Amino acid sequence: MPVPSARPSKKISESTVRRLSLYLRFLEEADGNGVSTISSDELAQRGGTTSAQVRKDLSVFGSFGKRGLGYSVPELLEAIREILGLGDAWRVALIGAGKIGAALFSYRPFQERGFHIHAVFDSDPAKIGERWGDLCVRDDAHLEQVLAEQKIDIAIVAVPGEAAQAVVDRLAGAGIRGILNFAPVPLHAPGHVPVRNVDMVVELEGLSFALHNG
Amino acid sequence: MPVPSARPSKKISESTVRRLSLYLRFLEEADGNGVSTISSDELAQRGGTTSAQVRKDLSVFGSFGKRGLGYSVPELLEAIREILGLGDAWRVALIGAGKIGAALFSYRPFQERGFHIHAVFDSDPAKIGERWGDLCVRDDAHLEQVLAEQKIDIAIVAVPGEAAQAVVDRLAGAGIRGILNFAPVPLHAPGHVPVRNVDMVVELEGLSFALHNG
DNA sequence: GCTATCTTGTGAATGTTTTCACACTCTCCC
DNA sequence: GGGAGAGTGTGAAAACATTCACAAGATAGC
Repeated sequence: MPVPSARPSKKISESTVRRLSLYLRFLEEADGNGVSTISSDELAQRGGTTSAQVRKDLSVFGSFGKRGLGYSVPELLEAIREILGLGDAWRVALIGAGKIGAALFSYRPFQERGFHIHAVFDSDPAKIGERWGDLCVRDDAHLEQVLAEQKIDIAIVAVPGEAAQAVVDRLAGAGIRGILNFAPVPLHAPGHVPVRNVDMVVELEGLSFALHNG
Repeated sequence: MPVPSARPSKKISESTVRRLSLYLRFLEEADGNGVSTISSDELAQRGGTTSAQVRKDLSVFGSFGKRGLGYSVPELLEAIREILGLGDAWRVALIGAGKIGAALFSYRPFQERGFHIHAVFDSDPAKIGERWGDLCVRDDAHLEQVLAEQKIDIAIVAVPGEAAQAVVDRLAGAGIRGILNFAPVPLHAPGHVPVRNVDMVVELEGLSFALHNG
Protein backbone atom coordinates (compact mmCIF):
# COMPACT_ATOMS: atom_id res chain seq x y z
CA MET A 1 0.00 0.00 0.00
CA PRO A 2 2.04 2.92 -1.26
CA VAL A 3 1.97 6.13 0.62
CA PRO A 4 1.68 9.28 -1.47
CA SER A 5 5.16 10.21 -2.50
CA ALA A 6 6.67 12.39 -5.15
CA ARG A 7 9.92 10.40 -5.29
CA PRO A 8 9.19 6.86 -6.31
CA SER A 9 12.23 4.69 -6.73
CA LYS A 10 11.32 2.93 -9.93
CA LYS A 11 11.62 4.50 -13.31
CA ILE A 12 8.76 6.61 -14.57
CA SER A 13 7.95 6.50 -18.23
CA GLU A 14 7.98 9.63 -20.28
CA SER A 15 4.43 9.08 -21.44
CA THR A 16 3.23 8.95 -17.85
CA VAL A 17 4.81 12.31 -17.16
CA ARG A 18 3.31 13.77 -20.31
CA ARG A 19 -0.13 12.65 -19.24
CA LEU A 20 0.30 14.00 -15.72
CA SER A 21 0.90 17.34 -17.30
CA LEU A 22 -2.41 17.07 -19.13
CA TYR A 23 -4.27 15.91 -16.04
CA LEU A 24 -2.89 18.90 -14.22
CA ARG A 25 -4.31 21.26 -16.77
CA PHE A 26 -7.72 19.75 -16.59
CA LEU A 27 -7.61 19.84 -12.82
CA GLU A 28 -6.74 23.52 -12.89
CA GLU A 29 -9.70 24.13 -15.10
CA ALA A 30 -12.01 22.05 -12.94
CA ASP A 31 -10.75 23.81 -9.85
CA GLY A 32 -11.41 27.16 -11.47
CA ASN A 33 -14.97 26.03 -12.11
CA GLY A 34 -15.41 25.11 -8.47
CA VAL A 35 -15.51 21.36 -9.10
CA SER A 36 -14.26 19.68 -5.95
CA THR A 37 -14.20 16.02 -6.91
CA ILE A 38 -13.35 14.19 -10.10
CA SER A 39 -13.23 10.58 -11.26
CA SER A 40 -10.51 8.86 -13.22
CA ASP A 41 -13.04 8.49 -15.99
CA GLU A 42 -13.65 12.22 -16.32
CA LEU A 43 -9.94 12.88 -16.28
CA ALA A 44 -9.47 10.22 -18.92
CA GLN A 45 -12.05 11.48 -21.36
CA ARG A 46 -10.58 14.91 -21.26
CA GLY A 47 -7.06 13.72 -21.82
CA GLY A 48 -8.04 11.26 -24.53
CA THR A 49 -7.11 8.15 -22.59
CA THR A 50 -8.78 5.54 -20.39
CA SER A 51 -9.69 5.55 -16.74
CA ALA A 52 -7.43 2.56 -16.11
CA GLN A 53 -4.56 4.50 -17.59
CA VAL A 54 -5.22 7.46 -15.35
CA ARG A 55 -5.31 5.28 -12.28
CA LYS A 56 -2.15 3.45 -13.27
CA ASP A 57 -0.36 6.71 -13.92
CA LEU A 58 -1.29 8.07 -10.52
CA SER A 59 -0.68 4.80 -8.70
CA VAL A 60 3.01 5.06 -9.55
CA PHE A 61 3.22 7.98 -7.16
CA GLY A 62 0.81 6.90 -4.48
CA SER A 63 -2.84 6.64 -3.57
CA PHE A 64 -4.63 9.88 -4.13
CA GLY A 65 -8.26 8.87 -4.56
CA LYS A 66 -11.11 7.67 -2.43
CA ARG A 67 -12.82 4.49 -3.56
CA GLY A 68 -16.38 5.03 -4.64
CA LEU A 69 -15.84 8.76 -4.76
CA GLY A 70 -12.95 9.80 -6.97
CA TYR A 71 -10.20 12.33 -6.45
CA SER A 72 -10.31 15.60 -4.54
CA VAL A 73 -9.51 18.21 -7.17
CA PRO A 74 -7.43 20.53 -4.96
CA GLU A 75 -5.53 17.66 -3.40
CA LEU A 76 -4.69 15.95 -6.68
CA LEU A 77 -3.81 19.30 -8.19
CA GLU A 78 -1.32 19.94 -5.44
CA ALA A 79 0.06 16.42 -5.58
CA ILE A 80 0.71 16.57 -9.33
CA ARG A 81 2.26 20.02 -9.03
CA GLU A 82 4.66 18.63 -6.50
CA ILE A 83 5.39 15.53 -8.57
CA LEU A 84 6.17 17.62 -11.61
CA GLY A 85 8.40 19.94 -9.62
CA LEU A 86 6.24 22.98 -10.16
CA GLY A 87 6.38 24.03 -6.54
CA ASP A 88 8.90 26.79 -7.11
CA ALA A 89 9.48 28.99 -10.11
CA TRP A 90 12.11 27.86 -12.57
CA ARG A 91 14.72 30.32 -13.81
CA VAL A 92 14.89 30.18 -17.58
CA ALA A 93 17.10 31.71 -20.26
CA LEU A 94 16.11 32.10 -23.88
CA ILE A 95 18.81 31.60 -26.49
CA GLY A 96 17.84 33.11 -29.80
CA ALA A 97 15.90 36.33 -30.18
CA GLY A 98 14.30 35.64 -33.53
CA LYS A 99 10.60 35.29 -34.24
CA ILE A 100 10.28 32.05 -32.37
CA GLY A 101 12.20 33.41 -29.43
CA ALA A 102 9.93 36.43 -29.36
CA ALA A 103 6.82 34.26 -29.40
CA LEU A 104 8.13 32.13 -26.54
CA PHE A 105 9.23 35.15 -24.56
CA SER A 106 5.68 36.36 -24.22
CA TYR A 107 4.02 32.97 -24.15
CA ARG A 108 1.55 33.18 -21.31
CA PRO A 109 1.28 29.49 -20.49
CA PHE A 110 4.98 29.42 -19.59
CA GLN A 111 4.68 32.37 -17.27
CA GLU A 112 1.50 31.07 -15.66
CA ARG A 113 3.23 27.83 -14.72
CA GLY A 114 6.22 29.44 -13.11
CA PHE A 115 8.75 29.32 -15.92
CA HIS A 116 10.29 32.79 -15.77
CA ILE A 117 12.67 34.07 -18.40
CA HIS A 118 15.52 36.02 -16.82
CA ALA A 119 17.85 36.41 -19.78
CA VAL A 120 17.67 36.56 -23.57
CA PHE A 121 20.65 36.02 -25.86
CA ASP A 122 21.41 36.44 -29.51
CA SER A 123 24.51 36.59 -31.64
CA ASP A 124 23.14 39.12 -34.14
CA PRO A 125 24.53 42.62 -33.41
CA ALA A 126 21.32 44.09 -34.77
CA LYS A 127 19.35 42.35 -32.04
CA ILE A 128 21.76 42.77 -29.15
CA GLY A 129 20.64 45.63 -26.95
CA GLU A 130 16.98 45.48 -27.98
CA ARG A 131 14.67 45.99 -25.05
CA TRP A 132 12.34 43.05 -24.42
CA GLY A 133 9.99 43.74 -21.53
CA ASP A 134 12.30 44.54 -18.65
CA LEU A 135 15.22 42.65 -20.17
CA CYS A 136 17.81 43.52 -22.77
CA VAL A 137 18.85 41.07 -25.46
CA ARG A 138 22.42 40.19 -24.55
CA ASP A 139 25.40 39.25 -26.63
CA ASP A 140 25.73 35.51 -26.45
CA ALA A 141 29.43 35.99 -25.87
CA HIS A 142 28.39 36.58 -22.27
CA LEU A 143 26.29 33.43 -22.08
CA GLU A 144 28.34 31.59 -19.46
CA GLN A 145 28.74 34.63 -17.25
CA VAL A 146 25.08 35.63 -17.24
CA LEU A 147 23.89 32.06 -16.77
CA ALA A 148 25.89 31.87 -13.57
CA GLU A 149 24.96 35.35 -12.34
CA GLN A 150 21.29 34.74 -12.92
CA LYS A 151 21.38 31.18 -11.56
CA ILE A 152 19.60 29.89 -14.64
CA ASP A 153 18.18 26.35 -14.44
CA ILE A 154 16.71 25.78 -17.87
CA ALA A 155 17.66 27.07 -21.33
CA ILE A 156 15.21 27.33 -24.18
CA VAL A 157 17.11 27.01 -27.43
CA ALA A 158 15.46 28.85 -30.31
CA VAL A 159 18.30 29.28 -32.76
CA PRO A 160 18.61 27.94 -36.32
CA GLY A 161 19.40 24.25 -36.61
CA GLU A 162 22.97 24.88 -37.77
CA ALA A 163 23.82 26.81 -34.62
CA ALA A 164 22.01 24.64 -32.11
CA GLN A 165 24.59 22.00 -31.26
CA ALA A 166 27.28 24.60 -30.58
CA VAL A 167 24.92 26.44 -28.26
CA VAL A 168 24.10 23.25 -26.43
CA ASP A 169 27.78 22.45 -25.95
CA ARG A 170 28.30 25.85 -24.38
CA LEU A 171 25.21 25.54 -22.21
CA ALA A 172 26.32 22.14 -20.97
CA GLY A 173 29.78 23.51 -20.27
CA ALA A 174 28.26 26.36 -18.31
CA GLY A 175 26.40 23.92 -16.08
CA ILE A 176 22.87 24.30 -17.35
CA ARG A 177 20.48 21.82 -15.75
CA GLY A 178 18.02 21.19 -18.59
CA ILE A 179 17.36 22.20 -22.17
CA LEU A 180 14.20 22.72 -24.18
CA ASN A 181 15.14 22.63 -27.83
CA PHE A 182 13.11 24.15 -30.64
CA ALA A 183 15.73 23.70 -33.34
CA PRO A 184 14.86 20.93 -35.77
CA VAL A 185 17.91 18.80 -35.00
CA PRO A 186 18.46 16.07 -32.44
CA LEU A 187 20.91 17.45 -29.92
CA HIS A 188 23.63 15.69 -28.05
CA ALA A 189 24.13 16.74 -24.43
CA PRO A 190 25.86 15.06 -21.50
CA GLY A 191 23.75 12.35 -19.91
CA HIS A 192 22.99 14.35 -16.80
CA VAL A 193 21.44 17.21 -18.76
CA PRO A 194 17.92 16.30 -19.86
CA VAL A 195 16.93 17.61 -23.27
CA ARG A 196 13.40 17.87 -24.57
CA ASN A 197 12.79 18.50 -28.21
CA VAL A 198 9.90 20.38 -29.69
CA ASP A 199 10.27 19.47 -33.31
CA MET A 200 7.58 21.12 -35.36
CA VAL A 201 8.86 19.70 -38.63
CA VAL A 202 8.69 16.14 -37.33
CA GLU A 203 5.09 16.70 -36.32
CA LEU A 204 4.13 18.20 -39.63
CA GLU A 205 5.83 15.41 -41.52
CA GLY A 206 4.01 12.92 -39.33
CA LEU A 207 0.79 14.52 -40.47
CA SER A 208 1.96 14.35 -44.05
CA PHE A 209 2.62 10.64 -43.61
CA ALA A 210 -0.81 10.05 -42.12
CA LEU A 211 -2.52 11.88 -44.98
CA HIS A 212 -0.44 10.25 -47.66
CA ASN A 213 -1.05 6.73 -46.33
CA GLY A 214 -4.79 6.27 -46.16
CA MET B 1 11.53 -10.66 -49.19
CA PRO B 2 9.67 -7.37 -49.18
CA VAL B 3 9.93 -5.18 -52.18
CA PRO B 4 10.42 -1.47 -51.54
CA SER B 5 7.00 -0.03 -51.08
CA ALA B 6 5.61 3.13 -49.58
CA ARG B 7 2.26 1.55 -48.70
CA PRO B 8 2.79 -1.30 -46.31
CA SER B 9 -0.36 -2.95 -45.09
CA LYS B 10 0.47 -3.28 -41.43
CA LYS B 11 0.25 -0.48 -38.97
CA ILE B 12 3.24 1.80 -38.64
CA SER B 13 4.08 3.15 -35.23
CA GLU B 14 4.23 6.83 -34.62
CA SER B 15 7.75 6.61 -33.28
CA THR B 16 8.92 4.97 -36.46
CA VAL B 17 7.51 7.85 -38.51
CA ARG B 18 9.11 10.38 -36.19
CA ARG B 19 12.47 8.75 -36.64
CA LEU B 20 12.10 8.58 -40.40
CA SER B 21 11.71 12.30 -40.32
CA LEU B 22 15.00 12.62 -38.49
CA TYR B 23 16.79 10.21 -40.81
CA LEU B 24 15.54 12.27 -43.72
CA ARG B 25 17.12 15.39 -42.33
CA PHE B 26 20.44 13.78 -41.81
CA LEU B 27 20.31 12.31 -45.29
CA GLU B 28 19.63 15.76 -46.74
CA GLU B 29 22.64 17.05 -44.91
CA ALA B 30 24.83 14.15 -46.00
CA ASP B 31 23.64 14.56 -49.57
CA GLY B 32 24.49 18.24 -49.44
CA ASN B 33 27.98 17.30 -48.32
CA GLY B 34 28.36 14.95 -51.26
CA VAL B 35 28.25 11.78 -49.17
CA SER B 36 26.91 9.02 -51.39
CA THR B 37 26.65 6.08 -49.03
CA ILE B 38 25.73 5.76 -45.38
CA SER B 39 25.40 2.96 -42.84
CA SER B 40 22.59 2.32 -40.39
CA ASP B 41 25.11 2.98 -37.67
CA GLU B 42 25.94 6.47 -38.86
CA LEU B 43 22.28 7.26 -39.25
CA ALA B 44 21.66 5.95 -35.76
CA GLN B 45 24.34 7.94 -34.01
CA ARG B 46 23.07 11.12 -35.52
CA GLY B 47 19.47 10.43 -34.60
CA GLY B 48 20.32 9.26 -31.10
CA THR B 49 19.21 5.68 -31.60
CA THR B 50 20.71 2.32 -32.52
CA SER B 51 21.60 0.78 -35.84
CA ALA B 52 19.17 -2.08 -35.24
CA GLN B 53 16.42 0.43 -34.72
CA VAL B 54 17.24 2.19 -37.97
CA ARG B 55 17.19 -1.07 -39.91
CA LYS B 56 13.93 -2.17 -38.32
CA ASP B 57 12.34 1.17 -39.10
CA LEU B 58 13.33 0.97 -42.71
CA SER B 59 12.53 -2.72 -43.06
CA VAL B 60 8.87 -1.96 -42.47
CA PHE B 61 8.80 -0.25 -45.84
CA GLY B 62 11.16 -2.45 -47.80
CA SER B 63 14.77 -3.26 -48.44
CA PHE B 64 16.73 -0.16 -49.24
CA GLY B 65 20.29 -1.08 -48.36
CA LYS B 66 23.05 -3.20 -49.77
CA ARG B 67 24.58 -5.74 -47.40
CA GLY B 68 28.17 -4.99 -46.61
CA LEU B 69 27.86 -1.51 -48.02
CA GLY B 70 25.05 0.49 -46.46
CA TYR B 71 22.44 2.75 -48.02
CA SER B 72 22.73 4.94 -51.07
CA VAL B 73 22.09 8.44 -49.76
CA PRO B 74 20.13 9.77 -52.74
CA GLU B 75 18.05 6.61 -53.04
CA LEU B 76 17.14 6.42 -49.38
CA LEU B 77 16.46 10.14 -49.37
CA GLU B 78 14.00 9.75 -52.20
CA ALA B 79 12.42 6.67 -50.64
CA ILE B 80 11.82 8.36 -47.29
CA ARG B 81 10.46 11.47 -48.98
CA GLU B 82 7.96 9.31 -50.79
CA ILE B 83 7.07 7.34 -47.64
CA LEU B 84 6.42 10.53 -45.72
CA GLY B 85 4.31 11.95 -48.51
CA LEU B 86 6.63 14.84 -49.20
CA GLY B 87 6.52 14.37 -52.95
CA ASP B 88 4.14 17.25 -53.55
CA ALA B 89 3.70 20.49 -51.68
CA TRP B 90 1.02 20.57 -49.00
CA ARG B 91 -1.44 23.46 -48.90
CA VAL B 92 -1.59 24.84 -45.38
CA ALA B 93 -3.70 27.41 -43.55
CA LEU B 94 -2.66 29.16 -40.38
CA ILE B 95 -5.36 29.87 -37.82
CA GLY B 96 -4.29 32.53 -35.36
CA ALA B 97 -2.20 35.54 -36.28
CA GLY B 98 -0.60 36.16 -32.91
CA LYS B 99 3.08 35.95 -32.09
CA ILE B 100 3.22 32.19 -32.51
CA GLY B 101 1.34 32.37 -35.76
CA ALA B 102 3.77 35.00 -37.00
CA ALA B 103 6.75 32.87 -36.07
CA LEU B 104 5.31 29.85 -37.84
CA PHE B 105 4.35 31.88 -40.88
CA SER B 106 7.95 32.70 -41.64
CA TYR B 107 9.44 29.46 -40.34
CA ARG B 108 11.91 28.42 -43.01
CA PRO B 109 11.98 24.70 -42.27
CA PHE B 110 8.27 24.46 -43.11
CA GLN B 111 8.70 26.23 -46.43
CA GLU B 112 11.79 24.24 -47.34
CA ARG B 113 9.91 20.98 -46.92
CA GLY B 114 6.98 21.95 -49.06
CA PHE B 115 4.47 23.10 -46.48
CA HIS B 116 3.12 26.29 -48.02
CA ILE B 117 0.82 28.61 -46.16
CA HIS B 118 -1.94 29.92 -48.41
CA ALA B 119 -4.21 31.56 -45.87
CA VAL B 120 -4.00 33.20 -42.45
CA PHE B 121 -6.99 33.77 -40.19
CA ASP B 122 -7.70 35.63 -37.00
CA SER B 123 -10.76 36.77 -35.15
CA ASP B 124 -9.28 40.03 -33.87
CA PRO B 125 -10.49 43.02 -35.94
CA ALA B 126 -7.18 44.73 -35.24
CA LYS B 127 -5.33 41.95 -37.03
CA ILE B 128 -7.73 41.31 -39.88
CA GLY B 129 -6.49 43.01 -43.02
CA GLU B 130 -2.84 43.09 -41.96
CA ARG B 131 -0.54 42.28 -44.82
CA TRP B 132 1.65 39.22 -44.21
CA GLY B 133 4.00 38.58 -47.11
CA ASP B 134 1.71 38.28 -50.09
CA LEU B 135 -1.28 37.30 -47.98
CA CYS B 136 -3.81 39.27 -45.96
CA VAL B 137 -4.94 38.14 -42.54
CA ARG B 138 -8.56 37.14 -43.07
CA ASP B 139 -11.56 37.25 -40.81
CA ASP B 140 -12.09 33.77 -39.50
CA ALA B 141 -15.76 34.16 -40.26
CA HIS B 142 -14.71 33.21 -43.80
CA LEU B 143 -12.78 30.15 -42.69
CA GLU B 144 -14.95 27.51 -44.38
CA GLN B 145 -15.21 29.43 -47.62
CA VAL B 146 -11.50 30.18 -47.98
CA LEU B 147 -10.48 26.65 -46.98
CA ALA B 148 -12.53 25.31 -49.86
CA GLU B 149 -11.44 27.96 -52.37
CA GLN B 150 -7.80 27.45 -51.54
CA LYS B 151 -8.07 23.66 -51.38
CA ILE B 152 -6.33 23.62 -48.02
CA ASP B 153 -5.09 20.24 -46.78
CA ILE B 154 -3.64 21.03 -43.38
CA ALA B 155 -4.48 23.62 -40.74
CA ILE B 156 -2.00 24.88 -38.19
CA VAL B 157 -3.88 25.97 -35.10
CA ALA B 158 -2.12 28.72 -33.18
CA VAL B 159 -4.94 30.22 -31.13
CA PRO B 160 -5.26 30.42 -27.35
CA GLY B 161 -6.24 27.20 -25.60
CA GLU B 162 -9.75 28.40 -24.85
CA ALA B 163 -10.53 28.96 -28.52
CA ALA B 164 -8.85 25.88 -29.91
CA GLN B 165 -11.59 23.26 -29.68
CA ALA B 166 -14.15 25.50 -31.38
CA VAL B 167 -11.72 26.16 -34.21
CA VAL B 168 -11.06 22.45 -34.61
CA ASP B 169 -14.78 21.71 -34.78
CA ARG B 170 -15.16 24.21 -37.58
CA LEU B 171 -12.11 22.92 -39.41
CA ALA B 172 -13.38 19.38 -39.20
CA GLY B 173 -16.78 20.49 -40.42
CA ALA B 174 -15.15 22.27 -43.34
CA GLY B 175 -13.43 19.05 -44.38
CA ILE B 176 -9.86 19.74 -43.35
CA ARG B 177 -7.61 16.73 -43.81
CA GLY B 178 -5.16 17.16 -40.91
CA ILE B 179 -4.43 19.47 -38.02
CA LEU B 180 -1.22 20.60 -36.34
CA ASN B 181 -2.13 22.00 -32.97
CA PHE B 182 -0.01 24.43 -30.95
CA ALA B 183 -2.62 25.20 -28.33
CA PRO B 184 -1.88 23.58 -24.98
CA VAL B 185 -5.03 21.48 -24.88
CA PRO B 186 -5.73 17.98 -26.13
CA LEU B 187 -8.15 18.38 -29.02
CA HIS B 188 -10.97 16.13 -30.09
CA ALA B 189 -11.43 15.68 -33.81
CA PRO B 190 -13.27 13.07 -35.86
CA GLY B 191 -11.30 9.85 -36.23
CA HIS B 192 -10.47 10.40 -39.86
CA VAL B 193 -8.77 13.75 -39.20
CA PRO B 194 -5.30 13.19 -37.79
CA VAL B 195 -4.23 15.70 -35.16
CA ARG B 196 -0.67 16.28 -34.04
CA ASN B 197 0.00 18.27 -30.94
CA VAL B 198 2.99 20.45 -30.28
CA ASP B 199 2.61 21.04 -26.61
CA MET B 200 5.40 23.23 -25.37
CA VAL B 201 4.09 23.29 -21.81
CA VAL B 202 4.07 19.50 -21.58
CA GLU B 203 7.69 19.44 -22.71
CA LEU B 204 8.76 22.09 -20.26
CA GLU B 205 6.95 20.37 -17.42
CA GLY B 206 8.61 17.11 -18.43
CA LEU B 207 11.92 18.88 -18.00
CA SER B 208 10.80 20.22 -14.64
CA PHE B 209 9.95 16.68 -13.58
CA ALA B 210 13.31 15.37 -14.68
CA LEU B 211 15.17 18.10 -12.78
CA HIS B 212 13.05 17.78 -9.67
CA ASN B 213 13.45 14.00 -9.49
CA GLY B 214 17.12 13.25 -9.41
C1' DG C 1 -26.32 -1.43 10.60
C1' DC C 2 -27.28 -3.33 6.27
C1' DT C 3 -27.57 -3.08 1.32
C1' DA C 4 -26.82 -1.07 -3.06
C1' DT C 5 -23.86 1.63 -5.66
C1' DC C 6 -19.86 3.77 -7.00
C1' DT C 7 -15.03 4.07 -8.16
C1' DT C 8 -10.37 3.23 -6.74
C1' DG C 9 -5.99 0.45 -6.77
C1' DT C 10 -3.71 -3.32 -8.74
C1' DG C 11 -2.18 -8.07 -10.28
C1' DA C 12 -2.44 -10.53 -14.52
C1' DA C 13 -3.03 -10.61 -19.47
C1' DT C 14 -2.28 -8.58 -23.60
C1' DG C 15 -0.15 -5.73 -26.94
C1' DT C 16 3.62 -3.01 -28.66
C1' DT C 17 8.40 -1.43 -29.24
C1' DT C 18 13.15 -2.10 -28.76
C1' DT C 19 17.16 -4.86 -28.56
C1' DC C 20 19.81 -8.92 -29.62
C1' DA C 21 22.25 -11.92 -32.44
C1' DC C 22 23.33 -14.06 -36.53
C1' DA C 23 22.66 -15.86 -41.31
C1' DC C 24 23.25 -13.86 -45.47
C1' DT C 25 24.94 -10.82 -49.26
C1' DC C 26 27.90 -7.75 -51.29
C1' DT C 27 32.65 -5.81 -52.19
C1' DC C 28 37.42 -5.73 -52.36
C1' DC C 29 41.80 -7.64 -52.75
C1' DC C 30 45.05 -10.99 -53.61
C1' DG D 1 37.91 -17.39 -57.77
C1' DG D 2 38.25 -17.74 -52.90
C1' DG D 3 38.72 -15.60 -48.41
C1' DA D 4 38.23 -11.57 -45.34
C1' DG D 5 35.59 -7.77 -43.93
C1' DA D 6 31.61 -4.97 -43.65
C1' DG D 7 26.91 -4.13 -42.81
C1' DT D 8 22.03 -5.40 -43.98
C1' DG D 9 17.56 -7.81 -42.94
C1' DT D 10 15.06 -10.32 -39.65
C1' DG D 11 13.28 -13.88 -36.43
C1' DA D 12 13.38 -14.46 -31.49
C1' DA D 13 13.90 -12.48 -26.91
C1' DA D 14 13.47 -8.90 -23.75
C1' DA D 15 11.66 -4.72 -22.14
C1' DC D 16 8.06 -1.70 -21.78
C1' DA D 17 3.21 0.12 -21.92
C1' DT D 18 -1.69 -0.49 -21.93
C1' DT D 19 -5.92 -2.75 -20.97
C1' DC D 20 -8.67 -5.92 -18.40
C1' DA D 21 -11.15 -7.37 -14.62
C1' DC D 22 -12.13 -7.62 -10.01
C1' DA D 23 -11.51 -7.33 -4.86
C1' DA D 24 -11.95 -3.94 -1.62
C1' DG D 25 -12.97 0.71 0.46
C1' DA D 26 -16.06 4.47 0.65
C1' DT D 27 -20.71 6.62 0.67
C1' DA D 28 -25.71 7.16 0.85
C1' DG D 29 -30.28 5.81 1.77
C1' DC D 30 -33.22 3.44 4.48
